[in-house]
Amino acid sequence: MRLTTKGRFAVTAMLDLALHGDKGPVTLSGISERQKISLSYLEQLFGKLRRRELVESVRGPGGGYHLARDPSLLSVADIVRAVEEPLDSTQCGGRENCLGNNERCMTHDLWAELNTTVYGFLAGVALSDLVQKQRNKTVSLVRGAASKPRDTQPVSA
Amino acid sequence: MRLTTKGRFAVTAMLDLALHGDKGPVTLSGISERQKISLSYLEQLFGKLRRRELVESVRGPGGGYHLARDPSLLSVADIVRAVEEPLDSTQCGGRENCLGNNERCMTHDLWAELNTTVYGFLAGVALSDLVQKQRNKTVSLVRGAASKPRDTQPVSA
DNA sequence: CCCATACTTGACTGAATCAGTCGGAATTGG
DNA sequence: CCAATTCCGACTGATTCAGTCAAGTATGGG
Repeated sequence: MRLTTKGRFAVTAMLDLALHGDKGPVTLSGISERQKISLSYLEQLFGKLRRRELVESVRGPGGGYHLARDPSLLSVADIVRAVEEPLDSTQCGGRENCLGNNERCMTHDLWAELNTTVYGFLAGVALSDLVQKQRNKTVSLVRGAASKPRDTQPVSA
Repeated sequence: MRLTTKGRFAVTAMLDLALHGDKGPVTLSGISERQKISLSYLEQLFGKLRRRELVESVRGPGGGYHLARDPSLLSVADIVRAVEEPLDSTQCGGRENCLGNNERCMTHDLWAELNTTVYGFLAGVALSDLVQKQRNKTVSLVRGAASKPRDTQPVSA
């Protein structure tokens, strides 16, 4: 799973959508202003989000986007996967026999495990968690250096 | 921390180095043949690995590269960080005040936590672990996933 | 001293992705 | 109809990836 600012933008936008979605559809221009993300770029991202059925659109005046499911059923991993390019293993795309022999490129298992680790973390954070955290941000969330992973769901890749 | 095949190549090459380094320096052309990585590309990667002092070079005939430290003190995270571009947070590079206000872009903590998660996993796997796994490749996977981060370098990602 | 071996360095390339733009559609409430 | 809004595709400049090429420099062996 690749990780760039693209996915970050998408999550930020989805969070904005969740925060402001209680009064009908949310326009992209609204998100654009609040989150300082280019409107045209948002259009691109929401095209993907819509095709992956994470959001639904309402056209015409008064239209906009709203979440397709309850935010507790939308994980950050879902969002990132929807917009980000996959980045697989170059050679040996999942199968063994990466080199000429039967070697399966030695580090195969390592990357596979890392992938499930990252995915597990992101899948364990629901959009509703972010909403919650955002709504009561009276206190600084910054705790000590080693932040304690939030207990949302059992990490099961 | 970005993750592409570049880091994968680097780890594979370092593993090859660790596996064949018991009989003097290992040549890049040897690694190139065994691991099917372009020689010129390896030259690039080892330039970085050398500047970050993960490997040492011996010039001239019979020369090549060898590890700069014991493989138990070289984590996968070290290797990946040495060759991969950093990929920071676009706007708000660590500091608050990402948007015009005091908002610090809402998802800030999320990405910070993810980063330490990924880093923790990779820092917990030493090159010697991969060597071990490769030598008797019947043996099982990594022990408790990223439980005990191995202390190679202070975590300052 | 020569020379082949090997590292070292820097410039260069094509492809892909990122981040963003632009123009124009289609849809629909007022 | 009109304005707001989503939709769609093509386009762009910058950056990175993966790899190439062409020079170096160092050095062990003969």
